[in-house]
Amino acid sequence: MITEMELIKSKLQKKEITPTYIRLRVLDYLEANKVHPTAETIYKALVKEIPTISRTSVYNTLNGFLEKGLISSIFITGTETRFDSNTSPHHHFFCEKCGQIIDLDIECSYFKKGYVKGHKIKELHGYFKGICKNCIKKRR
Amino acid sequence: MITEMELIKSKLQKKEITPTYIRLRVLDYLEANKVHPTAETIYKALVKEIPTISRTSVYNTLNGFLEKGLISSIFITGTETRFDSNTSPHHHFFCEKCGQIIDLDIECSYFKKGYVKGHKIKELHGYFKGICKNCIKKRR
DNA sequence: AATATAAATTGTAATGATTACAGAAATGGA
DNA sequence: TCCATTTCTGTAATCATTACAATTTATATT
Ligand SMILES: [Mn+2]
Ligand SMILES: [Mn+2]
Ligand SMILES: [Zn+2]
Ligand SMILES: [Zn+2]
Repeated sequence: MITEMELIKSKLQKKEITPTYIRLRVLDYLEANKVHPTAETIYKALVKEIPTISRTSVYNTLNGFLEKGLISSIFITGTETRFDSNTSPHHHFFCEKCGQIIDLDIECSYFKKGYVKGHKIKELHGYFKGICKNCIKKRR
Repeated sequence: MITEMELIKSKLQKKEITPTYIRLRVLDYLEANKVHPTAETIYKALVKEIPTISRTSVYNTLNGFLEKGLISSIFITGTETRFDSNTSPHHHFFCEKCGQIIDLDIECSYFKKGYVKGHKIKELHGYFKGICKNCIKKRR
């Protein structure tokens, strides 16, 4: 049987990233916490168990992952970048009440075609802002 | 007949914004330059004709306009906010070659319905990244 | 194992867009 | 003209992110 960490390790190796301890832990965090965390959130969580880890390493690691296409990033709140271990193009929903960023499994005909109004599409960046299902329920 | 500036003035008044000279000029700039400029771009352009204008005033003015719903803002390039005098929800195309941000007149069925997967939609934020029509033509 | 070399990590300083804030200037009514 | 209010300016502060040099760790070679 394959352990959790061995799976993470093979994902790094598949993208030709040397699987160092920090890289394993950062990717593991992203896979285990699919809430689109910030670099700071990841740092704060990891520094509890790896007291010597530096913020810079978290940033460097995340940027390395981005370059290799192992993760993706989104900018929604207006202040900080958020990271996502899901690299397949997908939409998000940002709840203005609870601050949650929810993955949306919806499709986009333009993206599927690869072109919009003559422009060649490479990336899709889409999110809706509003009030999430849960917060609607709470408010009545 | 109504002059250009009188039209701008009435747009401010309609949103209950005192039409000061700076506000008139900032809104006029946005209406005349529909290329989604940054605060810095607007400042650099205006300071040529209004040497006493401050960067802070440009920022304050733009933030005031945003609060009143007179303009909208988008975050695409990853570094700076861009401003748009068009407040109706619309998509954008960001060309990775020439850096242009192009308005897209396309529709979104989810936004029209007002809901996605049970979440209430208030705002639409969508852009595609790729190579624009013009840059495709140039490259061959 | 010891050494040399390269890669990874750290800590601090710098960057750059944006905001905070206090003082100066302009505006408008009494 | 005087006073109160709003607007505008200039500078300092903020905060996420990056640059960079120094240190540590890993890898290859003798
Ligand atoms: Mn996601
Ligand atoms: Mn636009
Ligand atoms: Zn919510
Ligand atoms: Zn282009």
